[in-house]
Amino acid sequence: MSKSSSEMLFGAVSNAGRFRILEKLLERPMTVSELIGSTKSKQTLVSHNLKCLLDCMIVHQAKEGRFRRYYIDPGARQIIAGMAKYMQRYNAYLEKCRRKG
Amino acid sequence: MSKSSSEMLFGAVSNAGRFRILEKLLERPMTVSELIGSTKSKQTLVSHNLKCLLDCMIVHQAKEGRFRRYYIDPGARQIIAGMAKYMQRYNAYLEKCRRKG
DNA sequence: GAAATATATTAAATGTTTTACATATAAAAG
DNA sequence: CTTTTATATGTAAAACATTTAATATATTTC
Repeated sequence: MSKSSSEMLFGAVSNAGRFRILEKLLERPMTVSELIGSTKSKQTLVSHNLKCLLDCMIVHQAKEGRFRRYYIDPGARQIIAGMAKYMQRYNAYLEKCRRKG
Repeated sequence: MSKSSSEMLFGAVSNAGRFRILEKLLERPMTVSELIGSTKSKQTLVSHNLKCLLDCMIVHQAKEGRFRRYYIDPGARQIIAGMAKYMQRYNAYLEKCRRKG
């Protein structure tokens, strides 16, 4: 059976590389090269990850000469920003629990 | 390497069965039996899925005799509710795009 | 138009998740 | 104390995702 929308959306976001891309794109739209630099991953992997985010329409692209600039879907921006914000608290919470054991 | 917090959280939520469990638990705390009934999945699968949600601390459990009642972590509730709400719009959006082709 | 740059695509290798089945445990009822 | 009910756990096969290397395409520059 084909994937449900929650599987598509959260499946896309559940990969650390893609999540880092989204965090960057929350700041501003970026080209692939900029994302390669700022996430320190290989070109091919960034392209694959962007394809996945495009396919589930979390991001879109705009051609600019030989570059392609990616930006977050306006409708998705709020929830992605909410996730990114929650992750900071959650991360701190997990760390605290790990220290306790 | 061990998983980042975004991988834990969104990995947990990216499974359709677990997402359905969370939607149910947003309404009210429920026992495993209630969740089996309301999500129409097998006991063993519901237990495995609850274990996953417990491990990443999205839900907690309370013993009640031979039952166990599960509830959403108070700190996680808001973001989970936001996700569930966004999914409705997103789902409609995906459907529209699919109809267009 | 050849070389350089930016990005995408395909295919294969590797790694992870999901689900099911079998079985275990714990509380309650008989 | 045996049976029933509620839930959990170990394990393994199948399904799926991730990453890489190799190669392709498109745009710009020389």
